[in-house]
Amino acid sequence: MSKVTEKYVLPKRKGEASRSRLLEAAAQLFAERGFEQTKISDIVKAAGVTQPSFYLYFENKDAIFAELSSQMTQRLGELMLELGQFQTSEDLPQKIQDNLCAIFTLLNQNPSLTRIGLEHATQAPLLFATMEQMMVAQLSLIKQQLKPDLDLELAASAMIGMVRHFIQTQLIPQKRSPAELARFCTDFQLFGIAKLKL
Amino acid sequence: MSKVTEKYVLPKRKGEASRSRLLEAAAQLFAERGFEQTKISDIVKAAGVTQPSFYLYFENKDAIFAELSSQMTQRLGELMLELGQFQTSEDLPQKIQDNLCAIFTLLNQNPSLTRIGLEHATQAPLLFATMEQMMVAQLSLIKQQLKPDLDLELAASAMIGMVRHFIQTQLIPQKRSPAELARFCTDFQLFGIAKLKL
Amino acid sequence: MSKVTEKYVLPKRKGEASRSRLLEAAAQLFAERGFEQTKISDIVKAAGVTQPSFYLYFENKDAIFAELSSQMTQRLGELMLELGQFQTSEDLPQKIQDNLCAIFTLLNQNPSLTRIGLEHATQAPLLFATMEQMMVAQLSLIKQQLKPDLDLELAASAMIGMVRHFIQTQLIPQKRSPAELARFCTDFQLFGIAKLKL
Amino acid sequence: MSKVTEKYVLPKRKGEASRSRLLEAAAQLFAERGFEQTKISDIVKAAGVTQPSFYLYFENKDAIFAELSSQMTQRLGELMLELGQFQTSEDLPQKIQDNLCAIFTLLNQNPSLTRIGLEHATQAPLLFATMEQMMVAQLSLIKQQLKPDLDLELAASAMIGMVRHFIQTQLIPQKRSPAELARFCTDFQLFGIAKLKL
DNA sequence: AATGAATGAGCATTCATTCAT
DNA sequence: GATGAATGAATGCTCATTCAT
Repeated sequence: MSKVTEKYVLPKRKGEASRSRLLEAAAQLFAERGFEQTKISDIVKAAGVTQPSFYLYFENKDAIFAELSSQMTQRLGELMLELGQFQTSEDLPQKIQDNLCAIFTLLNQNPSLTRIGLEHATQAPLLFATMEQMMVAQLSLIKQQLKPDLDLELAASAMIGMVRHFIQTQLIPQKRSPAELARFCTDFQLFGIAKLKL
Repeated sequence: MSKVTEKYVLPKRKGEASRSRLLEAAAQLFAERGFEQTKISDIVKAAGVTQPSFYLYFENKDAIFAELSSQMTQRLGELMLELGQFQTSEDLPQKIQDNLCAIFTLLNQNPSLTRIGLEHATQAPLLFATMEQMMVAQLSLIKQQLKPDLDLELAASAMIGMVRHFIQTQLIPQKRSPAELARFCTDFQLFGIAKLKL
Repeated sequence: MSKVTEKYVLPKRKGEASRSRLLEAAAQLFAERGFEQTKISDIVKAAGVTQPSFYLYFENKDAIFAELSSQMTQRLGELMLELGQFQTSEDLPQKIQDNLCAIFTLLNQNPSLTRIGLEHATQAPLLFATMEQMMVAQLSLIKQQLKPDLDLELAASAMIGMVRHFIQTQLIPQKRSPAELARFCTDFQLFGIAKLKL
Repeated sequence: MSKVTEKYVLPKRKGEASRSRLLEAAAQLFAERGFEQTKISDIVKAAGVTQPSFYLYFENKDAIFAELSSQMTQRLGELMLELGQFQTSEDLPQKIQDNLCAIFTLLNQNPSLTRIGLEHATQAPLLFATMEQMMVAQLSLIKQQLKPDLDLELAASAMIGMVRHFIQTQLIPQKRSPAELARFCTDFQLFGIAKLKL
């Protein structure tokens, strides 16, 4: 029945479109309300499809949540690998700031996904733990530029905590820009808030 | 029949005991699993009472959760008032460290309550926001001892984030003691991690 | 331990007082809300006794309701026997009116009991049926003073229906007095509302 | 594929059928036992569907009861409007009789609905009150054909009470036909039961 | 005579998930 | 690819009733 003159159909099949709409709707709802409070019926309503259609694309509620959770986590993981490692020779503060800025920028791109991954996902604590370990490794590399008696583990943990809190209270509510946050973080971490070092 | 020497029994009636057991059981379960995942049937099973008994002591599931949430929040609020305000004349670092130590110590007393209040309670974000405002006020008082261009809001936020993360990842898992954490926090916040300020 | 000087106790034992208070409270609540909507906890609260005390005086919820239901039904039955039967010789309209007035007066004495017996009691339909049968018997006695083709059963039913509705909508809300209602009923039943019989 | 000659199938989808069965089952059960005594589990059992299916069609127990209550009330209200008003010129007794017959006939069509609306619905008293007011208005129009000292309010109340009682004790148990009841009512109301007016 | 405490049995409602079409 | 209809399995909560004191 389709004639040649008919506009050659969307590259994304109709099914793909439905799947995307479901993901989008779910992302927003999960971010706003969390996993338990989000009902499948809400998701499909927001996506404009019927309930059984949901199961055409996702095995169950867990599956779609897992897919969303991992989206962000994965990108973040990739980014962290890209960022490479500190080198003694480099301009340390600038490097740290650049890295943080890249991370904040990434997370800023999809706030819903960020909230899901960092606030609601069960593996969030694991993610932070992993990041802390990476951070410890990084700090070890530049140990001689740090205070001699510094507890690296606590330092890493403190930095992650700070960043995490900034994401939730500054970045997601769009109060501050990635660059601004990155700059502040770097300075705070390296030199603290006191006027003079006595 | 009762002899003078007999230790006068606990005035706690049997009902009070049941209520306490319910609170304890609920605290642990809410802390471990969160609100939705904790079923009343679990709570009463853990407390060793029947389901209708629950409703003898609490209006509903929300009520017992609210009671637990506020227990910690309230104590924390009271403590913060007690701690008073920074004074220019004092030994600043010591004062900060003492305050933090008091807070960590309090939260360390009942980990379940702490988790509920800080991780699961809906008002947790509000609590942190309030703490940030108090912190901004404190910092203003000692502004001349801080870096001239310091963004007080971000500084407060960073400090709260750090403390919050320490509570979850160091204090509750009993990895570090309140004193240790307080000392580290103080030093980190005031002077950062870099060896020298160039 | 009780001394002679002690005031010799209330003629009604304390227990009797509690029982009465329970009956009173129950009467009012049953009348207002009906059987199902009235909780034992409401009754005891209104009566100022504890829940187990209720079971000291009544076997269960059904029992107290039955007692209240029968109170009114019984008195009504006794009255109807007293009123005796129509006699041809008497002044018929006056006799009917007197009887009705006696009934309305009795029911007017305890509105709660009346409502329970007539609106909420399960046997209410039976009560009305019995009254209808008695009424048919009465009417038979004065058959020659009635229209020749009158359907006695329907006539009795109509009269009971009228009386019943008056009790609910006029007597209990205290809109009209027993005497007024009795007079109207009599006239209406005997002669209808039309100006002339053509 | 469908041929023109094929009778175009009932537009009633399967869901509509379930909904109807639920309504029917509920109507009967509510009529027999009243609201409280009727459990959703009874309704669905009688309708041959599962419990969650109930909530596919009705928000809750109240909703289905309200729907049933209003069905009858609404039809009755419409009928009463249709019946129009008494006119002096008409054959009054006949007109009254016709109107009553129409009402009895309507109510006779669905006894369950009638019982629900008149016996169990909370608004039943209101319904009767409304009908009484309408009746007072009607009687006012033909005042000159009535006894001069007639209390219109009581007369209307008496008539409604009679009709109401007939519905419950004669019509619903199918003891008398609508026509029979209408005829009796008319005669009774207009002229009473006495042989002669003295 | 009275009560603090407790409970068995039940009920309305919800939600993720599936089947037949 | 899509859907109208249906459901198994819970879950929070209520209420009449009883036990031990």
